[in-house]
Amino acid sequence: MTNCDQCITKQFNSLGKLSKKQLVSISDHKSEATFKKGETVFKEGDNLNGIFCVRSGNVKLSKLSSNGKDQIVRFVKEGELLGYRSVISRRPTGLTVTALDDIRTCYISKNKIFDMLKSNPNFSLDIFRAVSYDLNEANITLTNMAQKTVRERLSHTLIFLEETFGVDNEGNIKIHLSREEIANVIGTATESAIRLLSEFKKEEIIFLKGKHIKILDIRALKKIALGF
Amino acid sequence: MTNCDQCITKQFNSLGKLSKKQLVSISDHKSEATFKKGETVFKEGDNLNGIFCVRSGNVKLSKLSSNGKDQIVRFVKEGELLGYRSVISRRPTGLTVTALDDIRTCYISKNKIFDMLKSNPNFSLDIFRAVSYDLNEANITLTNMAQKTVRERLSHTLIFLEETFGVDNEGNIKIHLSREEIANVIGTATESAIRLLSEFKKEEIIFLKGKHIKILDIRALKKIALGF
DNA sequence: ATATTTCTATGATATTTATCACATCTTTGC
DNA sequence: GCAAAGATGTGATAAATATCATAGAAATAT
Repeated sequence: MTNCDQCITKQFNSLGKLSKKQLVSISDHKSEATFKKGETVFKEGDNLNGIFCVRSGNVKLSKLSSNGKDQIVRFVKEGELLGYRSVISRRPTGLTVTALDDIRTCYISKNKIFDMLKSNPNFSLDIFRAVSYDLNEANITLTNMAQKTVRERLSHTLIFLEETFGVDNEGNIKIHLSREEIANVIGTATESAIRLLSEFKKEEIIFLKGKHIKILDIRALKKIALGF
Repeated sequence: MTNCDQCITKQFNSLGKLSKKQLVSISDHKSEATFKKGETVFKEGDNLNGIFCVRSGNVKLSKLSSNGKDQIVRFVKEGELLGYRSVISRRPTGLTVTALDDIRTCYISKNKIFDMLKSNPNFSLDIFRAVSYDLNEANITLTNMAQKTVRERLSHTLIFLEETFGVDNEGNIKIHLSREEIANVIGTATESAIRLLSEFKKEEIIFLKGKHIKILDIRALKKIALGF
């Protein structure tokens, strides 16, 4: 059984605000779970009894629209927490979490979280900040969705993916999404996403081979994303 | 000077979780401010030193897009708080708040808020729930923006406005937005919003006279909003 | 190894939405 | 009351995007 006190991922989330003693207490009560690529961690509408800490791998958070299409709302990577909004506000989750690769998670029960919230104001404040941060990001994304064209949103998304997940030693963005998933991030038809990616390739703004994407001309992308 | 303890609006926000003693303490330290229709309460990027409680009137929360257009992200009405996200997470606000009619507000300083957060867990939890609620709503709106057509979003918005602000004794929605503001809610060109409203009028789905809007066929609107 | 399914790509076309241009109606200030 | 400014309405057209159809490429199963 791994020990939260020694887990490096805690520095990326609110658990880092806990005392050594509190971390040990959590370690003793947590459980671990792995999910294979494509598996669902939890589903929109679920009532959660604890939060997940992503120890390795990446996940997508999505919402089903009334037209039957998934909208990918955001990504969460290694080191971040999942489900705290739902657990603390005692409401069903609004988002479905799906593994983008094989992932390892730790699961901390509701009771433990409420213990920590009561006894550690720094932890409470940090969790509050996390939700606030998410809200601000959601408002930015909402505005982009409402005001930008699909082409602008695709540019923005490619830049975001590179910044968020980094690049491998060949310069390819270190996350592999299907064309459909890319379409579900920017909110367009899969064919439109494919077509625009092909255009970017033809214009030598990106390199494209299967799911490997490499940004060749970041300045051009940034210009497009801003609407020029 | 008004007294928070006797203010009916507190039942609509987290201040309702405070004790009588705490409310009196807030009353003694708050200030009051009024804003005329169209005036700005605070602006995107401002560092806030306190939160506002809307005592009467309605406001819009908006965000400037890189194309120069405002996106209206949400509305806040009488009885709700403004700026708590920014104050508690000690970050600049992400949204601009503008009065939609002549409004009265109370202003409570940062220090008082932090005192209450420290001493009253019910208040902290309720504030957390408020941000969580906003986040969930933002995710829903984001998904609608990404997945629905302008026509669908307009239908959805009209239903939302009626549910949120109610109707007067003639059945008109009790908020008066310009066509440009309606366009800025749904994220489209002003002309497109005008055109679609005219179509709904012609189809006898709504009654339309200047800024007075009355929903005539709610079933039809709901059908359109869902994409049928 | 091959069959089957899923994913990616692209053309043709329809639909939606934005843009520009201009007319009319309303409000506001004097 | 009237002029000016701003808001609303509508047509014509262009641009963006969705949809449908189909084919080839890649992944997966047996």
